[in-house]
Amino acid sequence: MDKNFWYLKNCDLFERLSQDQIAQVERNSSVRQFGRGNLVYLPTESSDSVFLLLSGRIKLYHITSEGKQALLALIEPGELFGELAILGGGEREEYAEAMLKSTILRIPGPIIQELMQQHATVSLGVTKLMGLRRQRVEQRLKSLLFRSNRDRLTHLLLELAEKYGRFTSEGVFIDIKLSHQELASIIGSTRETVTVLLGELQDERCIDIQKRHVILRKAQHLANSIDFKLTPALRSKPDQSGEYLLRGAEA
Amino acid sequence: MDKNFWYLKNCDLFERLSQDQIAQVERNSSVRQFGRGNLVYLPTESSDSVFLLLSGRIKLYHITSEGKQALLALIEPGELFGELAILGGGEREEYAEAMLKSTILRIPGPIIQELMQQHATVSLGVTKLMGLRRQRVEQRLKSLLFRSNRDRLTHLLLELAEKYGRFTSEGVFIDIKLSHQELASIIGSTRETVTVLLGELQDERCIDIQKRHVILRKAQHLANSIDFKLTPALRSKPDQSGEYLLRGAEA
DNA sequence: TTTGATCTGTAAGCTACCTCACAGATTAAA
DNA sequence: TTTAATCTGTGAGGTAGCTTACAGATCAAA
Repeated sequence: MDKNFWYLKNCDLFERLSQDQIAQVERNSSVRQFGRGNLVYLPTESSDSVFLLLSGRIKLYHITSEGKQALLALIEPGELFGELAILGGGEREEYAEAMLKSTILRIPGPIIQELMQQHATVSLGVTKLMGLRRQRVEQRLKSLLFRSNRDRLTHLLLELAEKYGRFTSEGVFIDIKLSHQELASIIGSTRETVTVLLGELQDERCIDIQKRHVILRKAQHLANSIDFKLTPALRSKPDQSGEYLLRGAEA
Repeated sequence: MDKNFWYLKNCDLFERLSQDQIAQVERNSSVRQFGRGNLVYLPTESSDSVFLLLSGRIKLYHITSEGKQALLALIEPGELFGELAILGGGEREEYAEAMLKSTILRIPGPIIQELMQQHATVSLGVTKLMGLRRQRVEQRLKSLLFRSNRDRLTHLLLELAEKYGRFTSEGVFIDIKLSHQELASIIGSTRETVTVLLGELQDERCIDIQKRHVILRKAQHLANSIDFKLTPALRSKPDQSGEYLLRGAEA
């Protein structure tokens, strides 16, 4: 098969497709590059395509009326985004911005729709994708309602650990660089508050920060404090090699 | 066709099915009644079925570690719920409780899955359902991040107006009875705060409360204050007859 | 290496909101 | 109709977290 399009095979959603079908997606899709900080799309843009991230990292966010950024999701390679278009949707409602240099495959909505019609597995795959994302958002909603900023931040760090965590001798190293401002925009707080809270967590030896990376020293303890169900992977002792934990890739 | 199963025809998801297919769903499903306050399912229950609400009203909620109720969704007749089961899911994560006397059709997960395999429209329907719910949750997430309780409450009232609103000479009458406690559990606040805020809105002549029903007197004004896009239906003058607005039923 | 830009740390002051406490109003049950 | 249960209204007191303001650190570009 065409070596340029290995990524379609790599994506869960498409791996079961035939050569012909992959070829058809290829023919109608286009690859583009985006530098750090570039916008892939913005709100009010009409949504006639879906995107597949091939490499890099994308953040989806919303800007509130007071100009604050509300971070909705982080997209990793192999994940689909902008999938509202599949529902024949109208306008997009958020910004999609490259956090790193990224390459993206743009797939026209009708192509996906046709595939869904023909291939039950694709259809089911998309449904699962939607369902999982919804579960995730609902999870986040619950973690925001009634909780203090400290607990929200703790919750967030644990989620990040599950997605980007890697064991080291010192604890779970979270392999993604997010500024305090970005963390705040996820939990709905302010930059200053996040700075203070991270300071507190450090004083309590729950976490450690090195070169702007967070390391969880007492993951289990943090999880207990907010009634968070730690995945088995994170429960194990930090005596493993430096292997990455399973990422929560969904697409 | 069997008159007992008119409701399957009434549900968007199934209306396109053939007689045979409907009959098959019938055979494998069961109808049950629930009184006000009864639980349809609870968390940790394994989820092997999907539910279709035939009449009544269901609320889905989560209980936080401190025992507070976080309301996740209100389900109206014709809507599907507990649809996590479709994803072959594990345990349920929330409570489903009847707010009114309700009748419910319980459909085994495998039956739905089979239908999705065979019928592209069902598959697409479920995908849309998931997508719409996700959009709704995301919307709610945005409305919670960074906003004051007053703005959250305003936002909530406008959403309720879109779903349960009916025009009267005095404004948009919201035809659902929710206690202050319930309102609080949706916006993540306390009962007392909601009481006070509703009082303020009344003093400002933005709303009116009669027999524990809210009436929006200045829907447009409220919408402007929080940058909410009012649907055309709610924008029109309150000079119509007492017709219900279109409900946001989705299933 | 210098410069500018973007991050991080800290602190004072203020206010929205939570907690607790109680009283009166409504609704449901007996 | 009486009684019990559940809602609604209000107020005092405390605090988490926002705002504003500034200084030093770290990073990217030239």
